[in-house]
Amino acid sequence: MSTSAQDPDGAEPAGAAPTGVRGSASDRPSPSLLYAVKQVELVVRAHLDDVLRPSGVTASQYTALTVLARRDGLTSAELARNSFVTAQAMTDLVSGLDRRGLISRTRDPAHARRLLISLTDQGRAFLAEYREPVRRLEERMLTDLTSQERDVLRDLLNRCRAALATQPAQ
Amino acid sequence: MSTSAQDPDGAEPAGAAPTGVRGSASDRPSPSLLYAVKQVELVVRAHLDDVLRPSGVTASQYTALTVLARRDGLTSAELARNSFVTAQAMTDLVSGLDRRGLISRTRDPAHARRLLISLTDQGRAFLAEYREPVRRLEERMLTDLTSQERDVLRDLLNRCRAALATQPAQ
DNA sequence: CATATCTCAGTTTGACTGATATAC
DNA sequence: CGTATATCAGTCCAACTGAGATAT
Repeated sequence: MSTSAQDPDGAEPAGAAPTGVRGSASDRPSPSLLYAVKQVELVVRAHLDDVLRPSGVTASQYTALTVLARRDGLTSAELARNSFVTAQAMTDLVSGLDRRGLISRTRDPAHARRLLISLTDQGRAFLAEYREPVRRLEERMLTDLTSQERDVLRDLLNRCRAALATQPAQ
Repeated sequence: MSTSAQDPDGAEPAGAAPTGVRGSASDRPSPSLLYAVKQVELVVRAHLDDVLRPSGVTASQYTALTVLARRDGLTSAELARNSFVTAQAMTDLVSGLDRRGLISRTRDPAHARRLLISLTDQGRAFLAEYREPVRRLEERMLTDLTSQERDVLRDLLNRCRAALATQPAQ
């Protein structure tokens, strides 16, 4: 889909109780932070899809590539756990990247069952090509945030993720 | 999938440069904030799926219900725009909720073409049933955040969303 | 044997595009 | 007529489950 169709009458107005200034703290069910995160991710993904569409690489595949750019030589199963999808789903995703020549898989010398995934030169070229458009997208998201606020946001998100990653639901 | 399979050797350690303390600011590509948002949303959704699985309601459907709880009488098209999906996709999602009796659709008296969506008593009961488990999930995510930090996070996320919602990509 | 990885096969879900009817 | 809504139909992709081979 395109991101050009925006609802000016959004269901969650940006100005709604941003800093908890309203009266008794339980006026009515406050828009949850789970929802706020989801909304930002939704709009980011829609934009990222727009950016990546001509390439045929999905947002999930692109994300996997950026992870590999930072930590080369992961297995598909490791990538899967990190992305909260099944190993099979990640196998499919990675196969697509392999078919496009963006990654290569080589046997782990120490563990003949493991296939270590690496970016190919083509994969690195792909990331280089999209680094700037993606950086612009991030910059747009952060337009109104100061440098300090960006650091704070990163820190808070990391702490949220860490808290949820520690344990299963109950 | 279950959230119980966690990778202790995550691709993006929570402690990685949280506040930009490292040297020259361009050591190597810093983990993008787009990625940080995505990661939190991924783990939230995995947990939310676990919570909702027994009910047969998907996380997206649940989100639509919570939106309706705050703003009753939206049309499917309005919900779609707000969720960055096509009208057809939202029709499918909403049909599911209708089949389960969680929402009802009535003609807009002023626009015979529009179907206004409302929560049924059953829909409200459903939300009531899951309010507490979902609240616990959010609480777990925010365990390490002070009340002030939670407000800051909400504010920053809202500003990110607002910045991205203003314009299409180019 | 227990565990982990990878992969094949089949299925399902959820989103998409396209087309159509209708209302404003 | 142009725009918006709803919905039917078909397609496609990305995820799932299940089963099995193989390595540690």
